[in-house]
Amino acid sequence: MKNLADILDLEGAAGPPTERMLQILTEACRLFATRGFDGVSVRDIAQECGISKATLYHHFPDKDAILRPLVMGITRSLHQRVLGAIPSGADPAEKLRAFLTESARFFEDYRWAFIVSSTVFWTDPQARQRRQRIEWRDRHEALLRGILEEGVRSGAFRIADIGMAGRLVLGALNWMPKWYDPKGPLPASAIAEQFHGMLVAGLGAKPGG
Amino acid sequence: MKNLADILDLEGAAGPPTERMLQILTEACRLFATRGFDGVSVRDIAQECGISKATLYHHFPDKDAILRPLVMGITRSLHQRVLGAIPSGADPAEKLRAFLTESARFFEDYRWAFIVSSTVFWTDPQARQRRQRIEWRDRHEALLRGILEEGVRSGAFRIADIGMAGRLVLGALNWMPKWYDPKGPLPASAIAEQFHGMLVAGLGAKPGG
DNA sequence: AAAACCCGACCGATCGGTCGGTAGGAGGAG
DNA sequence: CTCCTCCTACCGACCGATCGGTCGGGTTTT
Repeated sequence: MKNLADILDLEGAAGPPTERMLQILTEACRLFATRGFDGVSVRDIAQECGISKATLYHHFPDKDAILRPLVMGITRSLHQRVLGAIPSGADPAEKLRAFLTESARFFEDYRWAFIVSSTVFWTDPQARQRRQRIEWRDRHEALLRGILEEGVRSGAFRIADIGMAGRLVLGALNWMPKWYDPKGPLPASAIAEQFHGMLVAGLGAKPGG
Repeated sequence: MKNLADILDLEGAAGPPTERMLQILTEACRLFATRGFDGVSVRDIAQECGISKATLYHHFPDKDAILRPLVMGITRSLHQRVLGAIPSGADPAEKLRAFLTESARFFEDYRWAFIVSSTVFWTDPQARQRRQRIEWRDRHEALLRGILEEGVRSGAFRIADIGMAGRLVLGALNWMPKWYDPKGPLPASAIAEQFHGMLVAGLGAKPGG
């Protein structure tokens, strides 16, 4: 797990987060990922950090303020990082590979936060910050669709429905947290590499193969 | 939504569930799916059913007893139904199509329960019933792997890693609940059909196409 | 001394769950 | 027919525990 501070979205924060704030966010993130937002009490988080609940509330105004930077930050950072990892001059298949492998690397670096973000997404009662998050997600999906469209135009891909193909790709990717074992033999990026191969070539044996 | 009673797993129940029990399970299922198990109080469920909380506890011993038949029933029924829908004599590609489309139809029939099952799966603290559910899930995954292996043997499929291919297929399928709109233009089975086409043929344009 | 950090104790609200008791239909006895 | 009993479904009120959040005051750092 890389440094969580790199991806947090502190919004109205005055400066960079303190050590204590980072500790709280890190522990809370892990707990939220394994037991869900409602399944974790503020007392649990404080205890895991070795501080009192009152102290936790000295650093964060309320429970939502712990969740927000995680979820918002992940959604934004994933898009920005994947966007930056796609080689501009490459052919579409190569771009798709970069999309998949960089997403996997990001997932590997920030696994807990990634899980929190994807599970909280649709159970979240907060409609206000929801819109902002959906904007980043839409931008991310548009990035993938752009790659696929470019492939269709260049003749590299043959796709009937771009949106459907995008959902296929994202489904395979977003389902990874449910079964991926960080102690397993393959790093996430290698798995994404395999996914890329199967997605582009298909599972069916070609006549010319 | 088909009749929920067809898929419930009542375990030690004396007879078929009463109307009231079905109502409670149906309303609870919808609430669990939209707000999560911990996000729904027993009072919420009772109110949605137009009864008092005490009455709800007359029909169910505790909150877990409402969740259990839903989650266990879905996991078991999905496998049994998909298993029964796969034509024994057909070629592997056709079997894979049946696997995908029947899964989609099941999801369409029992959408809320399907969502509850997939979200609760890994946040569930109950280890006892967890094992039984995992057995059904493993059986389901083995069914898919069997189809893929048969395809590789017959030469219909060319797959490097069966397990990885299975996760690719299940990922695309299990991610559907997150974006599928029942009021949308396409039924879930048609979407599964498209997925099947893309998965087998691949997104890349063939040389001979 | 000022500011940042920390804590024990407490708050009202809500949680899952229990209690004693009621309304009403079924059924047997007189 | 009436009377009594039993049973199921139902409810208002309540329980201890825990929830998110607050408060006044203590300690440490600058």
